[in-house]
Amino acid sequence: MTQRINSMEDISLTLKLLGDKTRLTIMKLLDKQECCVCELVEIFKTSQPAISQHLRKLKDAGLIKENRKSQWIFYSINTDSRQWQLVQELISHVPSVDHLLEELKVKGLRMTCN
Amino acid sequence: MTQRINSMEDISLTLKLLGDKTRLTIMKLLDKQECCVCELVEIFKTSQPAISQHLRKLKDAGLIKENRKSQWIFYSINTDSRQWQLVQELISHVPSVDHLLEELKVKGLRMTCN
DNA sequence: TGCTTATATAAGTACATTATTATATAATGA
DNA sequence: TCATTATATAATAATGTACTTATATAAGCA
Repeated sequence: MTQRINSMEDISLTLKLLGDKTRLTIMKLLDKQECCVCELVEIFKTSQPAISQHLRKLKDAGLIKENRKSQWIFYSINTDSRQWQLVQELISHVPSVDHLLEELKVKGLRMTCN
Repeated sequence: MTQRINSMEDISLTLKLLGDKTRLTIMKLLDKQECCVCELVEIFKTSQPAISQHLRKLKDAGLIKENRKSQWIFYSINTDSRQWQLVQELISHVPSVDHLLEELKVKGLRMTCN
């Protein structure tokens, strides 16, 4: 695949956004499967507004998209983003987060948001 | 080349550092050739302490190294860094900065730091 | 409709980051 | 040795970021 060149502004914004551990982990998680807000709140053990604010930044930058399913809003990678190729390369360097999804499953909280 | 996996901390620190336009541009410049502080001050049209502080952060993270040549200190990419493969991929997405080095040359300021 | 659950937004606060100004260090050369 | 040039460091001010708490919105259900 040939290299897609974006502007310095777009690239530095993307790197700044993923330079935060929470957001980097969110992108790695979403690379595996879409997640709703309450799943992420559980995984990061932080407040719901904190997660919502991280998601908003990622969405504003076009890196993720949302999809409401009844009362839940699921977030997923926006693979149409001009930054997606770069993001994909980045997160391939990040250690696996499968254990986080596994813990969620064990607790019976995966995909369901009871 | 196989993928080198670093810790979440190391990766997010690297992305945070390169999430700044000045530092991202510095890394792209150094990927072409080593530069001394006064060349970078000229290129970025900012204060010398501002550049020194950016260089220090990059050096503290192990991304660049310094090499004194008489009164000048030249900075270059530390290709021994555990992050080098990641950094190399990142900066391959960044638009060329050749024009910046060319301008410097035209002004007679390249490599010499009169 | 009113209650509950999921999520977003707003306001405020604490902390981090980046630049500036002033000063220190280090090398060179008269 | 003294003056000059290159660079680093310290202190400070301005700005940005990420959290918290409180509140608003929106969907589902009794």
